[in-house]
Amino acid sequence: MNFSFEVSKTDPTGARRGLLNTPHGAIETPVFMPVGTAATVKALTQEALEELGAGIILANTYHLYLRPGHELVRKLGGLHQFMSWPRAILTDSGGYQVFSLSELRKITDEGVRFRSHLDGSEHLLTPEKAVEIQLALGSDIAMVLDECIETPAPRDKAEAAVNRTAAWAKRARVYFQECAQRNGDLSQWQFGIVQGATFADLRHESAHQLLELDFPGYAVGGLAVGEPHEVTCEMAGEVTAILPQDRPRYLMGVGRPEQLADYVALGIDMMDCVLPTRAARHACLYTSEGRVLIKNARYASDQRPIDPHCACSVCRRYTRAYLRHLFAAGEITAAILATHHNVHFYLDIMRQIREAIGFGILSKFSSEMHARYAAGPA
RNA sequence: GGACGGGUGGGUGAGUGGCUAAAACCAGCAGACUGUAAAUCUGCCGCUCCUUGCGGGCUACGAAGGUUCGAAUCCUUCCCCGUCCA
Repeated sequence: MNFSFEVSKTDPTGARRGLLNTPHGAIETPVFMPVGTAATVKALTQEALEELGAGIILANTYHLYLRPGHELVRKLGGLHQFMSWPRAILTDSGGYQVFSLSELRKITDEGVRFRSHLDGSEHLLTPEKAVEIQLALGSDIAMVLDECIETPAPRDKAEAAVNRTAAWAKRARVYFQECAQRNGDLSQWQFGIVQGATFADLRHESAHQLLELDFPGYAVGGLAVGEPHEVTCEMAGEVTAILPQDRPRYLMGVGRPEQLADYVALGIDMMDCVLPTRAARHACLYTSEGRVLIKNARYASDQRPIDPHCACSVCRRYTRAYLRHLFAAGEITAAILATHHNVHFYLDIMRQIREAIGFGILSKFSSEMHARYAAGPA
């Protein structure tokens, strides 16, 4: 087996430092995974991602199924080869699109019927189909199809989503293992996803349902979709307390820079979020001193780098005034430079977090981050 | 010299008697963004006053006069700009 996960160190908070081995490289955890939905982290080349030190990125089942199509990707040698990315890839199942494209889909026990946002065509995504697509893509880690709902949500809706997610997880697990037996060794790990909205007992129930299926890793889903940060933490904590120590825990879709350490402190090993890349394209830059909304007039003649304490190639070379100009002019380079910086910033936070765990001082790091972000930019 | 067409808020440009401080877009200013339908979306965008309200006052559709209860809109003169003719 090409996969393994080892926890090497823990922090008094409960944070863990570890190593996730995949067929496409070893990844130090806790890790932040930049999001590359359509087989590209928007505005970054794979060369840039390698330079930034990204060890694993996300891609999306639903989007790649619609375009260019998973069979084409399979034919072209799989997603790694297709996009020329030698490191690890985790594919999300399309479960998030159940939430984000709620007006274009209908859920049944069988699966999710989507009307394509691209051309209006109808597609049925079942738990089995999601497995099949991700096997064709050849990602290192595949997520099961789940039902992600908004928070706050009424209890009966949350309960229904938990049960459907469990039923789908079971089908996905069975189908995945059938494929594994048929094809011999599959170089892919499959993760289950815990749901339960903001109800602690539902979160427990969901976690226990998934544990029966013996996944090599577990995700906490359906959080940071409307509830306050404290509730996100509370729910994540309820789940990590139950999950096995020896398997990676992935908190899906988080978070803000100052929140990352909080999640890690709850025993989370993996996170992903569109925030650094999307905010970058929208002229929001993250720095060690807080957010910089670079389009603001106050930066028009600011000769400083985006972040004076940042070592990224953008901060070493370009000024705030120049970045602001590029955004004002609508130049593509604005998105490229801003994304580069923000991804560097996120990955650097994770380096600092891993280091802090090593020294057993994560909570200090966490409160410093919150203080800086509360203060705002200089 | 003549014939048309036109001059509207920072820009482009709708509006041809009241619902118009004046559409829409751009620019400008500010904000949002958490497993990406997002290089997207939202708010403000004449000046001013306050008891901040679908509030009051003032100024404004080339200029000046006029008609009208009421004018960016109708009339007169003038000034500009464009196209064509001589």
